[in-house]
Amino acid sequence: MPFTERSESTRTAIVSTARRLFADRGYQGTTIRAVAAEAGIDPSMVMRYYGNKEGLFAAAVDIDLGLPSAADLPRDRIGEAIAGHVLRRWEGELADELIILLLRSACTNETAAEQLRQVFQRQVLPLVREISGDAPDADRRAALLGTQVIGLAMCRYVLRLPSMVAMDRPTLVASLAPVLRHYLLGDLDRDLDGAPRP
Amino acid sequence: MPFTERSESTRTAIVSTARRLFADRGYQGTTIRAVAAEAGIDPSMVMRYYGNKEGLFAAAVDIDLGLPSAADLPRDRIGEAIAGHVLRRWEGELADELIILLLRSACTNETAAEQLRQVFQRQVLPLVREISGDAPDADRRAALLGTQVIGLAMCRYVLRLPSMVAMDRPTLVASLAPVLRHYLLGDLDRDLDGAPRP
DNA sequence: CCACGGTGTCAACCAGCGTTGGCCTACCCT
DNA sequence: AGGGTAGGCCAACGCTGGTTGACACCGTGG
Repeated sequence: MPFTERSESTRTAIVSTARRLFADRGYQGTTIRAVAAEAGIDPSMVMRYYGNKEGLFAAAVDIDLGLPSAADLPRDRIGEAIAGHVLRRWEGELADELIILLLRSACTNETAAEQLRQVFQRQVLPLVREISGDAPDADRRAALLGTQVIGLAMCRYVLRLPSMVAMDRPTLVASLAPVLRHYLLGDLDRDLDGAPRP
Repeated sequence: MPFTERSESTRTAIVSTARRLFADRGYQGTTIRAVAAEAGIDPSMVMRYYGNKEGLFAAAVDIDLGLPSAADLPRDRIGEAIAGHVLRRWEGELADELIILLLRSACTNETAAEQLRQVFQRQVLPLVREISGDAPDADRRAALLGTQVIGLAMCRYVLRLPSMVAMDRPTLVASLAPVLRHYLLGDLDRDLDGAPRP
């Protein structure tokens, strides 16, 4: 292997191992020593390349949800589209354990929590604004959508509630789609099953 | 202070401090030394009374959601009732930071995750079964309800998404009630805003 | 060929952690 | 009154983790 490329290869070995361990064990549960050991290199290399543990974490967690733009979403099946995208991103073809890692870590690590807030602010909120046609309650809609999606991730991937793990993907998409659609486009002051509020 | 009561008072001092710190910093982020220091006693007392850190955690996290029975819930406003109960339990009159603590800790601590699964299994699932009249899809309904409620807790109390923190309680109840009602009693294969699925 | 810069290793430091055992002290019981 | 017991504190151990610095290695460029 050429000399100049060796650095790059160990860099990626470190960061990809770090992603896995952070995802498995959270921020505090992951040790630099463990990352180095599993990557087959010395702990001091981690320090050299990433400065400190926070630096490694920041390098490992660089999230792009890869959300489509509003124009590419079928308006009449928007719930299915969002739910499908989300699940593809977590357990399907585009699977990226980074997002779950970030969620896990954000529970006990303020840096991670802030990073997650940024992801929401910069990627989710704009999309919801676009979808809802810059409705004045777009913030509220985005927040509600966030609760449902994050709750799904928590129950299925982090807590692994048996009832949640047992559901297959299509059923999940079908179950969540109406709610997501409701949060995005529905009448928030009306019942979801057709009956108007008293 | 009488001799025999002194023990009890430091016991409760320890465990209540532990609750707060665990809630703030998670399992690994909380140190016995810190608990002892904030409680104004010696770390070794914690060991004497609770054996070890796991024991302290178990003592600190003993959750009773205090869910009402199905008979006491108004069927036509079941969503509002559940949402209201949940929020009262977290930030209202019955506020109990233990639940949030457990949720936070469960992200990185398998013991806590298991405990949370038990809470779901033993307290949430039976109620949902009762409400849904032992419907065959009660598990699915309970799981979906779980995602929404846990997602709410995560976004509002753990991640503190600004859009979520900003909403007042009545608005929150009104926004969530239709979805909760839908998961409990609605037609899961039908859109929430009145339009039947194609 | 040989110095130089970047790659990698080794050993150690230092702080913080959970945990332990010994000790003092204050109370209760006889 | 006095001995036993339980509450409480102190100092220390062993360990692990992040971090550091010195040193060996290897290509490349002069």
